[in-house]
Amino acid sequence: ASAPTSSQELAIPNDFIGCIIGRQGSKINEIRQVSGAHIKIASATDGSAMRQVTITGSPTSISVAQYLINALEMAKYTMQAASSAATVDLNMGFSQSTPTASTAATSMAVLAATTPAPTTINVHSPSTLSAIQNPHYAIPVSSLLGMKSLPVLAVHPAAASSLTQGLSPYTAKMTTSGVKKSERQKFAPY
DNA sequence: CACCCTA
Repeated sequence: ASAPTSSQELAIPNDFIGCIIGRQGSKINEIRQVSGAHIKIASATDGSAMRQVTITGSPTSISVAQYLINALEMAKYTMQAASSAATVDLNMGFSQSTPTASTAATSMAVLAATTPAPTTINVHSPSTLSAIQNPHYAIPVSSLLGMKSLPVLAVHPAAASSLTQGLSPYTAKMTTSGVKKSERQKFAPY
């Protein structure tokens, strides 16, 4: 108990758990490594189409893990919304959640870009840790749900400018229709 | 579209 670890549990629908785990667990393992948190996904809950996910680690690790999971979840949610956009249109506020999703996905790339090694994300890299575990901002879980802009973006103005370039084609394509297949791969770079 | 990992 030398490390200030805590734990957080959240329920993920069965439809989303596949996206979060990824093929052969590639995505969840990536999340485990980049967040430094222990993530346990229980077997399918009988009766409720939910998988119990337990995240254990430092508060920061938990925040990062939850952020990544939320980003993937939101990406899938946006995709499903686009499928049934003919019925629900954008009145549910997806016009706001959509750019947030792209920001979240790109933030992962920012975290990855912070590491010197392009192949695998090294959690023990000092540069990565200083970026994630900066004591100046403790990421409250509540802000993750309301994700407006990630503090990381404020710390990396250069990265933010490159983000703007990457977001431009997104905004251009978000014309209520025509959002179907190729876009979702950009949402899930893992 | 599904992806099923690790304790």
